[in-house]
Amino acid sequence: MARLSDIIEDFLKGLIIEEEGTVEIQRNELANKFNCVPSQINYVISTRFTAEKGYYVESRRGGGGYISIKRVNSDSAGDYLMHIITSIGDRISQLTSEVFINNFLDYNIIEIREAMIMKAATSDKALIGVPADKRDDVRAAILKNMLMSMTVL
Amino acid sequence: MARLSDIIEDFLKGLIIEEEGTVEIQRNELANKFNCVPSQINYVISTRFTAEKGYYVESRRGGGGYISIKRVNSDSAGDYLMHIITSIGDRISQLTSEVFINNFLDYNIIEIREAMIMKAATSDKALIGVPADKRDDVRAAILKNMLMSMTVL
DNA sequence: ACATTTTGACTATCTCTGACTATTATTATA
DNA sequence: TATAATAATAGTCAGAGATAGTCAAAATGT
Repeated sequence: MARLSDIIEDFLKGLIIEEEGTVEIQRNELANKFNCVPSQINYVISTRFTAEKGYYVESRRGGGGYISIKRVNSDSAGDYLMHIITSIGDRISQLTSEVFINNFLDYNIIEIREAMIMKAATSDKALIGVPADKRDDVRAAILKNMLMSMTVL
Repeated sequence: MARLSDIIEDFLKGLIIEEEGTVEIQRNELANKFNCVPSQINYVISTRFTAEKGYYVESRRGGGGYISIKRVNSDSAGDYLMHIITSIGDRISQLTSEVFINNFLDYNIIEIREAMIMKAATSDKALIGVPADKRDDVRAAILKNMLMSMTVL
């Protein structure tokens, strides 16, 4: 466990926990802190903070450049979503659905545009072609499906 | 750390919101305010206020010269969407729907997460509760509804 | 032996700067 | 008044500076 990469990994994960899910660093600065070449930071990120492991990485070069790492699933947001998904029964009304969606917005799990899409997809207007007695069933399925897609990214 | 360009960008966007869609500045004055060379203003404008991002820029040199930036209510995207919406018939298969959604992604009209939500909402999996012979009708209605919601924001 | 980690040379991208150019308005002059 | 000179702006572009990315070789670990 004396590997530098592991140490850097732990350091970043610690920051991510502190910052509640996200961290932004400067590659050179971090390399300097750990006395290694900058490209080692890339190595750590590409081996430890992959999408499969639930991280989303963004970066920018040039003056004021940065690397940001976000923890996407597994934890908080993903767990919360999975919890919600299982708590949604087999049927849901348009109103209840909107309440849920507004909650996701409040919890910063989705963006405003994403919320609008979800509401549009689960509105009675969109489901007009579904027999009224089946509508809430279909709505629940659509909502759950959309939420499931959010647990991945 | 925060790039000057970003700071100037935010400043201008703030003004645009205040002034409800348009702002007029003098290049030298603004450069002076942010302690940079005037050409940096051009840099900010050419990288952040492009037509693709929904802005229309006009300017004039000479005494009393100015640069004006207008938020051109991304009607281009909105128009394109409306056009697509009307071109979608009353029925659409999951595959065709995905092709459309991928196109929106390519045209930068929606984000990757938004695309995922849309695909989830229009998948056969989500519409399992809809009688097979009605499924493509419902899918078309849902897709159109989601797209409509994108035209306003 | 094979896999993983570390390193560094080279590349790519973004930002900032300044010298030079272009355009428009104003003032002076014929 | 028409024209020329001057002042006041904005535009362009290439180079310098500041970061981050890539990839393969060397080192190290198992």
